[in-house]
Order: sequence, then C-alpha cells, then structure tokens
Amino acid sequence: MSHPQAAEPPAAPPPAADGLTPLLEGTVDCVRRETLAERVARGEPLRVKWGIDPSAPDIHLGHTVPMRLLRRWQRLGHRPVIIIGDVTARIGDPSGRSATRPQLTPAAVEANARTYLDQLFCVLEPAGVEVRRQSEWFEGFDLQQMLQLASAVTVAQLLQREDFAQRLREQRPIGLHELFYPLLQGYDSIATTADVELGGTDQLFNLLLGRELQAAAGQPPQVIVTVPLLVGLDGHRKMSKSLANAVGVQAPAAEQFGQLMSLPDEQIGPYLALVTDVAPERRRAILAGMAAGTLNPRDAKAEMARAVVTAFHGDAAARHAEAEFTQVHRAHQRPTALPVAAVLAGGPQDLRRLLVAAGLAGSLGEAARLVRQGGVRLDEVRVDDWRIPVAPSPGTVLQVGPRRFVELASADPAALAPGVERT
RNA sequence: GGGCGGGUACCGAAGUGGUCAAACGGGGCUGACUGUAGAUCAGCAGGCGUACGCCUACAGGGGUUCGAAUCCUCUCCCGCCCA
Repeated sequence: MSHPQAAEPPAAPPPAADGLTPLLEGTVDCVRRETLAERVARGEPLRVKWGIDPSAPDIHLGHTVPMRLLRRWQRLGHRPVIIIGDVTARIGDPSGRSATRPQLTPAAVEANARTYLDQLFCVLEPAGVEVRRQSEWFEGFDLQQMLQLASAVTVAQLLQREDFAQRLREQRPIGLHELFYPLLQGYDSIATTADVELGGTDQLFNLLLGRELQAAAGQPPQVIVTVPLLVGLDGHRKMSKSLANAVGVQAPAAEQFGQLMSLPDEQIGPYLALVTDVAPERRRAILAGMAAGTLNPRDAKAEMARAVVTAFHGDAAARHAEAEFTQVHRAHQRPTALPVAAVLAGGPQDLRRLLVAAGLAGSLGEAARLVRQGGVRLDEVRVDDWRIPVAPSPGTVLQVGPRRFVELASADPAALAPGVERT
C-alpha cells in the first residue's frame, strides 16, 4: 500500500468557535472550513455527496465509516446524496492500489448495485436520502463531452496521485482508462451540484479534482471532508473485499463476531471510535484498562465486537453470537446449530470421501492431509487414519479443525433416521 | 517501426537442460500453546490412486533432446528507451 493510513482515532478537533464540531468530529481533513462554517451559519441545508462503487456484492465495515458521518449530517438537517458508481465500478477505483483492477461487466455491476440499495440503509435513514446512479448522466455522454471534461486537467496533474506516481516509478502498467476515474467522480459533483463531498483519506485527490471540475463548470466548488480509513482484519491494510480482510454488513452475526475477534488488539481503539457508538468516556476507560493491564484485551475486543454486531443484527443476536463464540472457542464445544450434510451411505465409508462430500475438504488429498495432521474428529474423537473405513450413524458430528462442524445424515432421504433434526 | 527487459502456483518472487509439483515471503490450512479465528512455535500444501506409480502444471502453439519452467521458433500480453 502506497500510503498506509493508521486508523488512529483522530485527535480532538480544535475548539469549535465556528460551531462545526458536530459535523466534523472524528474527521481528518476539511477543505474550505470557512466556507462550510459560513453556509452552516446561514442555516443552509447542504447537499452532501458520498459515492460508492458497486464493485463487490457487499458493503463492508470500512464503508460504514463515511456512512456514519453522513448519517450525522443527515440528522443535522443536511441532504445525503449517494452516488452509486455504476460507471466507475467498471474502471475499478485504483486509489491506494498498486495494480490495475479487473474490469467488471455491466451485468455484474448492476447486480451489485441492486444489493447495495438495501445495505445502505443498514446505516442511513431512508427519509430524504437522494440516491443517484452515474449512468443517469454518463449513459448519454458523447465524445465531445468526454473530451471537454478531459481538457480540464493535465496528465501531469493526474500523475501526481500517489498510486499512479508509484506505478509509473516502478514501471508497472497504468491503464489509460484508470486516469479517467477521478474525472468521472468529479463530474458526479457537477451533475449533482454537490455542496460537500465526504470520503476516506485515500480519496483526497479525487475529491479535490471534483472542486476543480466544478469550478471549471461555473459551480461553487464543494467542501471536502475526509474520514480515517478503517484498517482491515489483518491489522495493516485498508479494509477491502478484495484483500479478504473485510467484515460485511450483511454477514451473519456469528461470522461478524468471530471475524472481529480475530482483529489485532491495537485496532480495538480505532474500531471503537470509527464503527461503534460506544461513548468517548467508555472508549477511554477501555483503552486505559488495557494499558494498565486490568482489562483483558479479549474482553475489550468482545465488547467492541458486540457493539458492532448489535448495530446490524440487534442486541439479542449479538449476545447469542458472543455466547456461541465463547462456547466454541473457549470451551471448545460444538455450536448449538450445525449444518447438516446428507452424505452417509449406510455402510462403512472412506473418511476422505465423507469429508469431501460434506464440504470440509476440497479434494481427497486435502482430506487425507487433514486426517494425518490430526484435524479431523467424529463426535469429538480424533480420527487419525483414513484408511480404516468409518460407519458413523446419522447425527454424528464431523469436525475439521477448531471451528468447522457438520452433522452427518443419510444420503438416502427415505432412510432418514427419525429424530434427526434438519435445519 | 527499432532496441532492451519481462510473463512461474492464490499473490509476490527464485529457478535458466535431469536431483522441479518447482526455493523463499505473504495469504491459506492443521497441530501445540493460549487471552480469541489474535500473538508465538511446529508442520502441511496440484489431481488421482490406501506404499511403489500415473496424470496435469511454469503465457499459448510448434520444435530440439533419452530428458525442457529452463534451449530454438512462431504467436499473444506487459514495461522501459528511441522514432
């Protein structure tokens, strides 16, 4: 990553003589704070733009950092203008990436865009939100308009962007289409007459370019507000679906809880600040407790995880997820509900084939390896030789590793043993 | 159009005729330990066959050779320099 952003909770903002604290608390940069202060002082409801590319099916926790800020503005009387980047998603935002992204097909983008609409309102309140798609204005864009847009900036200007500059330096490819990304995003601000645009700190370049394009189009340039980037579960890189370090807002409660528990301890503070509503005093108490050694980081992390899961699934589901987690990972017991695999033939079977059929191994070789390494259990009893066929009865629990469980059932539906619970 | 350097497993990257199913790092997985799916330590890691073995794989095609990721050739793709 070219510019890893420590997602430290930002320092307390300066005393808010201009009354902007409620709008800017927890943010990183604000470009043209004076402009913002004036307009807010006049009581103007502002059009606050935030864009998201439907480049993956799920919105994740990282997206919710700007979304939560947007919600705050919304509650203070401003209008969220959400841009679904159904055109830029086909380019793939190269921000902060060191490689060209694969381009998505329009159909894939469309499918993702649909799922986003629901997910947005996991955080935002629907009333008064303006949701727009880029295709509304780019569908009819002609070459003339494209060239005119492109003439507003220079190549040198675009190449200042750190990820482009870095790739150029390292002699790695930069697709010409990628240079258009900031232009398109900037044009969105013109099309929606944005007064303010929010984004992660990695978006600063794009956001600033939006100001220039607006000015060139005769519009007052938008105010820019950036928020810290949320570090992913690996504890180092920005949360991103493609880095497989993301927590989906629609993931099941148990999965979210477990993923959050795998977060490195140093990120507990940033997560509390960025993706929970835990009060600042409580946050400080938690961090102080960990520093003093009086609070087990595991418990602090569990509190954070519970707060996050509660926001998406409610209190009961969050408590249940925590209880299950404790049961499986601390007490090393099976979870209360298990997936059922109808794979039993009724006689002795090759354990490897059972594992593959139950979806616990990808190949016979992998299955053999899991058994050899001692990772396979039948009803809690380790089985370490796959060459001896096994004949488990329906209801037996097949386990791989510490956290993958499957309840075995007969492959023949007619022979389903009575009393076997199907889920 | 010319010159040069590249394309290796999920990712990055070694290897430049046999001992290569391919070093090393990351990611993944298993075990031990534990405060968790965290940290640390150990190990595993193409597919099929219950050892020996076979098949597929080092951008793609063709070739040389007893034998090729490695040599030749054509094609495709990427980067740099020159035009």
